[in-house]
Amino acid sequence: SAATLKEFNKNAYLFHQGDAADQFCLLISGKVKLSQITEEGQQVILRYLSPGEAFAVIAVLSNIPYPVSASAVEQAVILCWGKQCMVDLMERYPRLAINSLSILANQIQEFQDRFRELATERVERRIARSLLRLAKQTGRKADHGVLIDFPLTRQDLAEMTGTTLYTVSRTLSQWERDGLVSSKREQVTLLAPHQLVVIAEEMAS
Amino acid sequence: SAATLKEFNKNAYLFHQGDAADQFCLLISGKVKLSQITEEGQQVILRYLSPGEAFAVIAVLSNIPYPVSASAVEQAVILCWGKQCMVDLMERYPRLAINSLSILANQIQEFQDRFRELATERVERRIARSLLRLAKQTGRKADHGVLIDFPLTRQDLAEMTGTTLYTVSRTLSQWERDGLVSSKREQVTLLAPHQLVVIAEEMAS
DNA sequence: GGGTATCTTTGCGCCAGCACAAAGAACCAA
DNA sequence: TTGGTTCTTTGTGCTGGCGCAAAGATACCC
Repeated sequence: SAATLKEFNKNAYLFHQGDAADQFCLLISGKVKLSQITEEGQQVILRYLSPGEAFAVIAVLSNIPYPVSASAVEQAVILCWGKQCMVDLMERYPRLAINSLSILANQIQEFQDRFRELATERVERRIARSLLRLAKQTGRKADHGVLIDFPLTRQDLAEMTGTTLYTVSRTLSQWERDGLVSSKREQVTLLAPHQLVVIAEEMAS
Repeated sequence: SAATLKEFNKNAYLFHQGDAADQFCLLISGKVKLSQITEEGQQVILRYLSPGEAFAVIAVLSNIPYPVSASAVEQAVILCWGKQCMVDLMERYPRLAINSLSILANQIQEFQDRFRELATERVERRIARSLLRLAKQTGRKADHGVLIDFPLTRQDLAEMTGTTLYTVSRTLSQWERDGLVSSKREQVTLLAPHQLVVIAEEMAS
């Protein structure tokens, strides 16, 4: 309707943390990464978005700047609505607001879970969980396993799980030796997902 | 309107993680703690609620059980609406849904921030931040400082910051020696909040 | 094709914070 | 007051995972 279509190249930023929030966005195709940067320059990856997911709902409603940065992990197309336009639509069609509520509710829950994981679990488990989550969101059947289908560095995984790229690298190397995963540069394939589930869930912390 | 009033004693549970979510709640007086428990039995404190805050918005809209437990930290009074009732109200008064959206949006932001902190910062900083956050939410002017005005154990602080009660105890002891805080059993007073801010924000990690 | 930038692996030393233990302090109930 | 419970402090030893460094691997660009 009153939306505009935009396209972004790989690695381009859709917006930066701190920018004025005036657009509400829906990802049409491609893949987008939401991240936050600390004052010290450390990056943390909050989530990856797949086509069909809305984002920046957050900032549009409260009158605050975008609290996160969004960048295209691969060529991406998004649909944008102006801020006021969205509010008008919601007043007209309450169902829209209610649905958005349940989306946000799910996101909160996801963050609560990840917060708990980060607070209580060992690195290895967190990495396993992250891989499984990614595979579920964007996994593609490949020969002998599930391929995580976008460029994903060790550094990225570290920033998702609150550890260092060294530790991620070591862990993946070990898992590769054990036949649980197969990994190339910026790419991971899960060969034995159920084994990873065991690591992610086993009682022994 | 169609709401019911309930009262809970100190330490009583309003609901448990996993219970069917059929009530939407507003805290009238007292203090409520939201927590999650891992399969291993470790508890994590997600947040403390002050009077005026709504909760359980989350579960009512998505058809899932409560993802957290809520317990009264001190004598508490809450107001509850049935699930369907709330949805009806929102359809009638979209503004209600939109406002709820912005509340949830803020909560997401808070979780994102805490997630980033937990992922990137040292224990000492996280404890300082938590104390400051609590003081801001529920601080009361006391002689020579700001008193955090509800029973708060070292264990509680540990569960908020993702560390152990031992580390919290040592840290507070040190701060007490330095004159930054004054603490008794289940009680903390910030004597020099600005000093804590320095710890919470200083560049040197 | 060759040079450069980026990503990955691995060795090594080290320390922040954990785990356990044990004693002390504050509160409560009868 | 006494005994029990819960909360707090502090000592000690240990280790998971960090931080650096340096070499190898892969992709990209002119």
